[in-house]
Amino acid sequence: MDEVRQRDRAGTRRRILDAARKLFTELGYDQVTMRLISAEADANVALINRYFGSKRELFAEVLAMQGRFPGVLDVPEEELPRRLAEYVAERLRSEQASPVMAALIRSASCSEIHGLIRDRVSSAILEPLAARLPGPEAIFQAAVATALITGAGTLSQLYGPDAFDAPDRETVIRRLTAVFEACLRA
Amino acid sequence: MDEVRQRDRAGTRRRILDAARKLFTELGYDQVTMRLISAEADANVALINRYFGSKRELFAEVLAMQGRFPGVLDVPEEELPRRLAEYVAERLRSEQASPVMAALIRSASCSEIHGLIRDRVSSAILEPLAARLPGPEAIFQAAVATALITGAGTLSQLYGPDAFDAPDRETVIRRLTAVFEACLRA
DNA sequence: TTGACCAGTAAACAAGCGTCTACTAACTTC
DNA sequence: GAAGTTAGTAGACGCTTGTTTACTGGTCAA
Repeated sequence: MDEVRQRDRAGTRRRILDAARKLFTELGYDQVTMRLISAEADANVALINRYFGSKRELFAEVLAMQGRFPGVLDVPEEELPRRLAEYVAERLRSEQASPVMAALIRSASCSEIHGLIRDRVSSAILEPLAARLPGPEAIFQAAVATALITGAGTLSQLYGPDAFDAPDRETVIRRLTAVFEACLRA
Repeated sequence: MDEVRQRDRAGTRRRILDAARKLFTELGYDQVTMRLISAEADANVALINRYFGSKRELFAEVLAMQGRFPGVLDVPEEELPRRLAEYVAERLRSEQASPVMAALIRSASCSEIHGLIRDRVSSAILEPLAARLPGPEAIFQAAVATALITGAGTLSQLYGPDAFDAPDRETVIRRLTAVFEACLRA
């Protein structure tokens, strides 16, 4: 009993970061407590502030380590609507499809990190998507698509997986593709 | 000094309810504290629990007093997409277009009221909208439209009014109408 | 006028939060 | 092997939260 713990600065830091990423993704910023993170990471609470400064800075680092809307936008232009549709369909089907956006959606109500969230949404989705669209309404079109994506996340969280007695997957994707085409069409 | 307050049970109750509705709408469930409500209502904190039981029950009563997606769905079927588009356009333009959904969107992350929110979204938007659509995919189509509506609310809250250098209002509504048509089309 | 009732009040309650300080003990360096 | 550095720990700090208790004092029927 009373095992002596190894001293491993880098490892402990990473455990904390991983635990924070997992919990923020599942629960959102203000539902996650420092003690919850420390328990999940099996590390002392004080170490979180020692290594990351504050809860807010830890959250910022979690955001920074996320890829930017991973891979979804990296397809030829004509496949973009279907690619987005597949992404949203996946988010509607499984409760926890993509950790990238989940933390953002569930944390938007907390004014403490309002700026962090906004910057992240801009740089991860809104701007790269708008950059791929021609014409002066690109930003607005990208915003509509982003609204659909985040809204799907919200509904998915609210109702759980497979809540809408969805038809087969291909029908779902076909419908969503049509909607995204309407968003992105010049 | 030390004005003696009138005894007015019904009036005080209504002041609290109005203050709660305003604050929940602006800030969301967990950003609103009992003391904030009591200050806004100019009533003692203890009276809130006396009249409503708990914060949660007060929130439930605020939800119950809201009309169900006021008037938006009460148009002929062919005007429905444009009507929804106008609604979303209004939400994107002014930060606080509709108080009905705002509280819901900003409160979805709080598990304490998860059930309340879900029931409210179902009865206020999802089900009445689905009821107006034909075919076996009505629920799913309504869900996509709902996702767009709530997502627009989230983005509006995140970026503030007029954030997307939107074209003129008519163009915005035309684009959104096309998207909703893609959602609702058989 | 008196006494029951009850709207309104102030203060405290326990629990939870993020953060910080004082300390222990394991490594490293000379 | 002694000294210094530092990872890890335990616990308290100050604050905020929703909720509750004990009390004050108007109101109104008898």
